[in-house]
This record gives sequence, C-alpha cells and structure tokens, in this order.
Amino acid sequence: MTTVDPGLSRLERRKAETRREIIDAAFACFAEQGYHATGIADIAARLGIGHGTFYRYFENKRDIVEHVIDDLITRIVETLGAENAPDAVDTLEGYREQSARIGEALARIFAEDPRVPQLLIAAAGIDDAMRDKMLDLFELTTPLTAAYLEHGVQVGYLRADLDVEPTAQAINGMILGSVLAALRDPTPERQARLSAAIRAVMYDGIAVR
Amino acid sequence: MTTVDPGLSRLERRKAETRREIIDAAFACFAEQGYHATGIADIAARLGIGHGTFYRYFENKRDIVEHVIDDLITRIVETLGAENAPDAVDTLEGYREQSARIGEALARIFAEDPRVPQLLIAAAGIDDAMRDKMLDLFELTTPLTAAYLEHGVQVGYLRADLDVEPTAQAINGMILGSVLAALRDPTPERQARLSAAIRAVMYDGIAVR
Amino acid sequence: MTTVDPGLSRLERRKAETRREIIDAAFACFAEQGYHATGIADIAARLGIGHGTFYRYFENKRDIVEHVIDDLITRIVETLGAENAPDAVDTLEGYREQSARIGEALARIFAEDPRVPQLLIAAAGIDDAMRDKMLDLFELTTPLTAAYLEHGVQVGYLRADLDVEPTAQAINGMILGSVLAALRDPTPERQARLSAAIRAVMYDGIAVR
Amino acid sequence: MTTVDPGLSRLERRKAETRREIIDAAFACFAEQGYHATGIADIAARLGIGHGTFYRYFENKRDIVEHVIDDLITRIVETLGAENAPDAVDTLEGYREQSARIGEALARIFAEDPRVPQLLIAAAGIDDAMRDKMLDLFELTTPLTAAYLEHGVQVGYLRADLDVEPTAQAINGMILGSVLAALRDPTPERQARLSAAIRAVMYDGIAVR
DNA sequence: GATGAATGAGTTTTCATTCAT
DNA sequence: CATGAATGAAAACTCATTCAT
Repeated sequence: MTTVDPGLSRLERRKAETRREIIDAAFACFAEQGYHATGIADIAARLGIGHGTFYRYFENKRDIVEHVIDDLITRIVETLGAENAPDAVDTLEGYREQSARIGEALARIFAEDPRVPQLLIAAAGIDDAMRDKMLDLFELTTPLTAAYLEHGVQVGYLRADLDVEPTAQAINGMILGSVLAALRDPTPERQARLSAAIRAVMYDGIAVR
Repeated sequence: MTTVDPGLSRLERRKAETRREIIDAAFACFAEQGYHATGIADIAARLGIGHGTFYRYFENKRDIVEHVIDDLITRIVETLGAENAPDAVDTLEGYREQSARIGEALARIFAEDPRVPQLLIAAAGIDDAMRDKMLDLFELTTPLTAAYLEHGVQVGYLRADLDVEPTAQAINGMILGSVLAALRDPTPERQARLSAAIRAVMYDGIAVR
Repeated sequence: MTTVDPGLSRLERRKAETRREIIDAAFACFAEQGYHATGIADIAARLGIGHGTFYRYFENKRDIVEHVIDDLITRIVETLGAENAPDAVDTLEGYREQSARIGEALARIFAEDPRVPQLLIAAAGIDDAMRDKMLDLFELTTPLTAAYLEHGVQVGYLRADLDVEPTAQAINGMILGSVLAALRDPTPERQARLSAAIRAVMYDGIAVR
Repeated sequence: MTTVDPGLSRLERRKAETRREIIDAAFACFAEQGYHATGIADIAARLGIGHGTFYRYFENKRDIVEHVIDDLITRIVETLGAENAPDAVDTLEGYREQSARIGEALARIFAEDPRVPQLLIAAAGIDDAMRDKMLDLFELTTPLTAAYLEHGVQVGYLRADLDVEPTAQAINGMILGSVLAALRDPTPERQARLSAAIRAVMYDGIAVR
C-alpha cells in the first residue's frame, strides 16, 4: 500500500520491502488470532522466513504491533484526508453528498476488510499506551469533522448556534457505532439503512417540526 | 455492590462474600493492568489470600474475567433499566428530560469510575468470544433506545418517517462516543457540552431550517 | 474382609470400621485410576466423608497406599496359606490335584477381581520401597512352593536331583505369567488351557521321553 | 546405542544426537527416580541444557517416556530377534543350547543394567496405556517361543501333544520370574542356578519318571 | 471428632529474545 | 545477513496437608 521510497540502494529497497511484508503478515496474524495469541514464530512462518530474521527488522513484539497499528492509522487518515475538502462544498445538498462520500470511504476501509476494525479493537486491549493511541485515533477525527461543520456554519447552511467541536464528536460517535454494527451485521442493506438514519438524524433531527 | 443473599449459613455467606471480593479484586487488576498482564497471583495478593484459594472459587482465569464482565454488564443494564420507562413520557419536553437523565446515569457508571470503560475496552481484546460479548452489550442497548423512539413516534412528537432501529443505533453511537471522549477528558464541563450537543443533534439536527 | 477385632469399645469399633472403609475406597480408587491420578479427595468423596477426616485415620497418601497394599498382600497370603499343606499330600496324583487347587485359589483372587493384579502392578511403580514390596511378595511365595517340592522329593515322587528353591521360583514364574496373561485375556477357557500347560510342563517337561 | 543415521547435514546430525541424549537422560531419570518423581527439569539438568530446550525435541513428558520405553522395547526385541532362529536347531541338545543362549542374551539386557527391568516395571504403573504396552511386550514373546516349540514338535524332539501357545506362555513366565528374581539377587551364581532349574523343568519336568 | 476452607510448594508448559553458525 | 537452536522467566494450575470452626 504505502509505496517504498525510491532513491535507495537495492539493498535498502529490499530491506524496506521485507519490513513491509512483515508488517502485513503481522497485521494478518494479529487481526486473526489477536495480539497475545500471535507468536513471533507465527508471523515469520506466514512469510516463510526464520523467526530470528524478524528481529533484524523490528525490536520486539511491541515494536511490530506499534508499526502495524501506525500503518493502519496512516491508511485510515490518508483515506479520510483524500475525501476531505470542507471548503469545496457550499450548499447543504453538496454537504449531504460529501457526507455520504466520506461514509462510503470509511466503509471501504472498515467493512471491506473486517480485520481492520477487529485489529483496532484488539489493539485497544494490549496496554494503556495502545488504548490511548486508539482513543487518539477517534479523537483525531474530531477536528476533521469540526472543520466541515465550521465551514457549513460560516457559509450559512448549518445552524449558527452549533457548538461545533462537541457536535463533531457526536457525529463521529454515530460513525463509530456504525463501524461496530457492521462487525455484527455486515449486510450492505443494513449499512445503507444505518447510514441513511445517521444522515437523517444529523440534518433533520428526530423531532417533529 | 450487589448485596449478598441472606438466609444462608454463616459459612455460605462468608463464601459468597469471598467470591464477591475476588470479583472486585479481579476487576481492579484487570482494569488497571489489563487482562494478560494480570496474573492470578496478583488478584490473590491484592486480597491477601493464597493463590490456590482463588481456584476454590473460580475455574480459571477465563472464568473469573467472564464473571467480572458479566457482573459489570449486569450493573450497567440494571442502571439503564432503572431509568427506563419510555411510556412514562408523553411530551417532547419530557422526552428531552428523560434523555438527559439516562445520559447522567450512564455518566455515573462510566465517568465516575473510569476503570469501567477501560475494562470493557480491554475485555474486547481478550478473545473473539469476549469481543462479541462487548459488541452484544452495545447492541443490547439498541432495543432500549428504539422503544423510546417508537413510543415517541406513536405519541406523535417524533417524526413519523423515522427508521426506528437504525436511528436508535445512531443515537447509541453518540453515547458510546461520549463515553470514549470521557476517558480522555473527564471534566464535567466537557461532558455537559457533549451531552448538550448530542441532544441538540438528536432533536433539531444540525441543518438550518 | 478382615473382620474387625472384638473386645473394643463402641467408639474404637466404629473407628476401626471407618479405617476399613477408607482402605476399601482407596483400594478401589488406586486400582481404577492409579496411585498418582487418585487424590485424597477422590477417596473421601467415594465414601461421602470430608477429606479432612481422612487425615484422622491415616498419616498421608503414602500411608494409605501402604495399608491398602499390605491388606491386599495379607489376603493373598492367607488364601495361599489356607490351601497350603504340603505334607497332606503323599502321591504324585494327590500332588497334581493340590496344584490345581492352589491354582484355582489364586485365580479366584486375581482373575475374579482384575483390579487386584492391576493394583499390584501399579503399586510397583510408586517408588522404590513399593517396588521392593511387590518383589518381596513374589519372592515370598518361593518358600511356600519350595516346601511342597521338598516334601515331594522326600516322599519320593519328585526327582531327587531337584534344585528345590530355584525350581520353586521357576514354577512361581509360570504362575505369575498366567496372572499377567489373565489381564489381557481373562476367558476361563484360556486360563484353563494355560493352567493345564503349566502342570504339563511341571510334571512331564516338554521333551519327548 | 542405536547409532545415529548418516547422510545428514551436520545440524541434523547434532539434532538427532541431542534427541538421543535426551532419551538416555530421561531413561536414567525415570529408572532412578520413577516417572512421577522425575521432572522435565531433572532431565534437562542431567544434560546441562535448559528445560525449554527439552520441549524443542519432545512434545511433553508423556511423549518422552513413550520414546524411552519404545526405544527400550526395540532394543529388547532386536536382541531377541538376533538370537532367534528356531529352524536352525534340529536336535534336543541343540535346542537346550539355544535356550541357554537366549537366556544369556536376556540376562545381558536385564541383569547387566538393572535399570532396564526397573523402568519396565515403573512404566507399567504410569497409566493404562503404558501398562498395556508392557503386557503387550510380555505377550509379544509368546509367538517367538511358540515358534521354537512348534519346530521342535515337528522335528520330533518335543512332545507331540504339547499345547504349544500356552506352553510358550508358561515358559516365558519362568523367564519373567528370573528377571524379577535378578532384581533382588543379581549374583551370577543365583542366576545360573535359576536358569538351570528352568531348563530342567522345561525339558524333564519335575516328576520322577 | 468431622469438616472443608485455605494454603503454597511444585510442575508443566509457552514463547519472546539472544546469539553462534 | 539469515537462521533456528537454546534459553529461562513467567504463568497457570493441582493437590497433599493443615487447622480453625
């Protein structure tokens, strides 16, 4: 996914490639069996390398899981960032469409490969630092969403009295909920209904006018 | 917390008490150090009992964590159930107040003792069965919330076109988000703002009318 | 089996009775599950007594197995002794009949309750002292058999050049073999054929005259 | 004892060697202290290796004792097989000599290293499967001896009316008895007398003609 | 005297990490 | 540089034995 940097000697390139492979193998192992149930030997075996070799590329087990998670976070953030352009939208209609697009992008990451949310959940249980990293990831999305809201308020199609940041958090909570729901029932129809409900709540609220 | 049943011999009472103490000690250990970092010896040491004694009360490590989590879930569900009375509310205003009350009850459980959400998160990483139990817990709240919505629609103060169940999930997602947010920033002001924002989104939506 | 001594107070009689019951229960447990697989709790549970009570009657696990085995040996030796009367037989024919009778008595002990040889074998594996006790039991039969041979030689129907003691050992070896064989194939026909073969070897040898 | 297969890489050879060493060390430990009293740590310590290393070569304690015993049985069977050639003997005299040779071969195994019979006895007490394996070993010798008898009957120097198989069992019982006797009194004179007595019983019987 | 709750020594087993080849 | 053999810390779990009730 992340392409290997160019301009390196062949050896360095090969090394970076192996690192990549180890990260991918570790990702698969951790997601499938969990962090503690995964042994370094499992990761190495999946790649067909000696497990001593692993230690030439990563310090220790903690190190690799750190990299796996960071890699994952990078991918998620990149995906979000790619779709992210709050100031490119100037009407409520356009905004609704943008919301749907971002939702789809997230679905692509989370629902397409259920190992992704599984690993994120599992990671939160490794230790305090990891749990914090996961919470950070969740919090990190707040400003992204907040930027949209802010823009919408300024342009005038969102309520002027929005408490932007907490509102962004609330919205992201709904997205998180849909990611978790997808783990139990990943049928597209279900996802679509949930996604529609989220947008309905967001834009119209639930109260009768 | 849960009081020990009466009408038992002194020995039986003492035994039930010890079980309770072990569950509480295990809760503390798991929440503070995580499941894997906690040894049976740690739990026993915290209570000042021999670690062999532990095995007189619980089958094994898996057994105790199961009980700790089930105990926790019971407490949460009981709390929710106590505040739960969808048909006791007949106006939108009453409904808003009820929402606030439930939110506060949850805050009492989660924010008062941050070890509770910490443990729930950590538990999700233990194994597949535990992760599913946690997701179940999250899903379990859907019908509770849905019952409220359903009632509100019937009485007429909620929009007739609500897709009730997914909407309930969306709302619960916001609540989950606020629980997670509380782990990072547990200041009451922050919580209050978030809670207010959730209710604002719920009832009014974010769009300008 | 061994009757409880009379002339004791009621309490003493009760105590002796409980000892007997514990020995019997332990015999059953050791024979069925083996010495190491048997816990004191198993023995107590089989009797429906508390396992603390066990220690009022026997020092420890080693103590009980010692008593179980000694009890068993006593029973075997008594059985052998009851049939044993070398000087009551004065003809080869009578001798052959006597052999058959002893063989049957042994079969009654060993074949009737296969737990007996099973326990003796298992006991030999407990520790050096026990193994020696089992070997002692085997050796102990040598003088019994030797007495018969001696008598037969003196009376004149057995070969004068018999090296009595080793010959007795050889004969007892055949008996031991038949006990072991009975464990694998306890059908009476098989036992009868083996018993007949032993007597044929003993009295006639295998060589053509 | 069993030589390590050639034609292997140095590492493979070293590995096979270590396996052998572990089997030998385990043999010594089991024979000296018994199966249950022997810890994996004892076996490892005797070799000066870490006890984790043990688990690179054998699954668990049961696995190693299985190998130790199978190894022992193989050695015994090979020894018996090497001396075994029923049809190479055509006279009663040759037959008697052959018997003596086999007896000596067994004595070499059993009497030379008393740990061998000790281990076989101890093994019988490990569990049901092991006890059966030991009884199998004893039974396995029946057809070997029976083949000799059969041949002798056909050639004509053994009684035509022999019930061959049970007779073979009876003879093997005598041999077993002598093995056990050797454990208590391993003096060669004693062994020689017993061996002579066995042959006397076999060929001539004990009765006066 | 009976009981069974408590205890902890002792064992097996796993696996991250090191390092000689 | 890759390898996997070796290692031992660490953890779960059992059960004989003690002793307060």
